[in-house]
Amino acid sequence: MTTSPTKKTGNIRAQSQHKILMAASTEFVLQGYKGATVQSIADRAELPKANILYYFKNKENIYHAVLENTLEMWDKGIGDIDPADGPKVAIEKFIDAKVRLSFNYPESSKIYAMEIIQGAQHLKEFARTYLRQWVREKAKLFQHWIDNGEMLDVDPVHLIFLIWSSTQHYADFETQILTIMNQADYEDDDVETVIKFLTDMILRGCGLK
Amino acid sequence: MTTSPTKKTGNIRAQSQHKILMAASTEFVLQGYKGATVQSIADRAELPKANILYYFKNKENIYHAVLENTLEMWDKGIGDIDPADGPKVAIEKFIDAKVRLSFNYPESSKIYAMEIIQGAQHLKEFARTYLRQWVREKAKLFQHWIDNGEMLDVDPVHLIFLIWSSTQHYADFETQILTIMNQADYEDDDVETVIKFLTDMILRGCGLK
DNA sequence: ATAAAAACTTACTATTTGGTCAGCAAATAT
DNA sequence: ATATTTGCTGACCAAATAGTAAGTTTTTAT
Repeated sequence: MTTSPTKKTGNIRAQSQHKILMAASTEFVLQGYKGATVQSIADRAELPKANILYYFKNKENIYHAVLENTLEMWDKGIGDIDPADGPKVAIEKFIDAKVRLSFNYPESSKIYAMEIIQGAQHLKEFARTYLRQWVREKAKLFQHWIDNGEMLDVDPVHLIFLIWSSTQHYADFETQILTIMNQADYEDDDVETVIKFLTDMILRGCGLK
Repeated sequence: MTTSPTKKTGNIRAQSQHKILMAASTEFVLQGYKGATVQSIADRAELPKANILYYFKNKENIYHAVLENTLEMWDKGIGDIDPADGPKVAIEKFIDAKVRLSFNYPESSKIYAMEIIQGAQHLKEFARTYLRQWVREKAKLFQHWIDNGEMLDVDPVHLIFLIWSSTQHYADFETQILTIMNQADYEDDDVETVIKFLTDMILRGCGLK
């Protein structure tokens, strides 16, 4: 009972911070930034309020940390589009990754969505630099394929918006979708159904089917 | 200088209430429900705070009124799908209406989106009854067309989700889209471009082009 | 002109909330 | 063993906020 297989120090810190960020994410989604109170985060994390403020100087810092998690998720989950794949496989992979991200981390998607809806106060910089760059790069790739006659002449930027919106919808509007479909939760099949539906529709839309 | 062409009574009331609801919509979008204070709504409406609470008993009532406006908009703007139109024209009209709604009343779309993201506390009933009914009805219509061989066999419910998500995206993610496209505001052309893009893509996706 | 109703305002209050602080407890290093 | 760092906590406070109460002014009806 001496040695534990986990790391030695900074462990409590890491665990507590993780617990807090999980609780905070949920609270921010359910109540919004202002509506989520430090106390409510503490209650959900099952820690005293003062303990929350011991690990994070203030509420805004918690929110920043949550946002960073979200962006990291986005970045990792989306992967990169491989030019060698060609348009069909590239779009297939892109949709697949995005749908799975939405179903696996709906809270991240929701927090991101709320932030953008409210004017992207904390993400202006991210959008202006990273995101704009990303879109331009990928759009150029699609444009090459279009010029090569490998796919129909559709606006690449709007194509990216279409894929983003249609995939994220299943995370952000989860509640509405489940209500309409009269389900309590998503099932494993749903992910595959959505991937197939969106892939088929969009590939045909691009003249790739 | 005696008679004014406007209605006689209840005019001040109507005007003030309208001013308040406009201001409140903006505040709710920018700050969320909890973040929007009665004072901030008052400031934006250029009325004293107590005047706001004279017309609306409390903050929640303001929010309810804003939500009702939003739902009314949705209902009117979307119109109805005419079975006589056939799938092609029906989808064209549907997309057209939805995109114009998004560009003309982005705030309504945003408030609706935030409400759903946060769990649809105030819209559960609306979704369970009206919306579910609406989707089933329209889905049945599409299914008829599919069974008749008038369009490809795509899941009608997911098709509706696709149209909703892709069109609303231009309202809800306005900030992000404008940043990426490096524009300050949408222009008239943008609406037409989006309508054409989405109509083309989705019609092709349904085998209607 | 006058009465009644609607519109508006000022001052106040109870509660909530983010954040601090001073001290205690446990873990870790020497 | 002892010192030091890290983790933890209860009590407290100033500011913000939703809502009220009690009045005044303006508009409308008669």
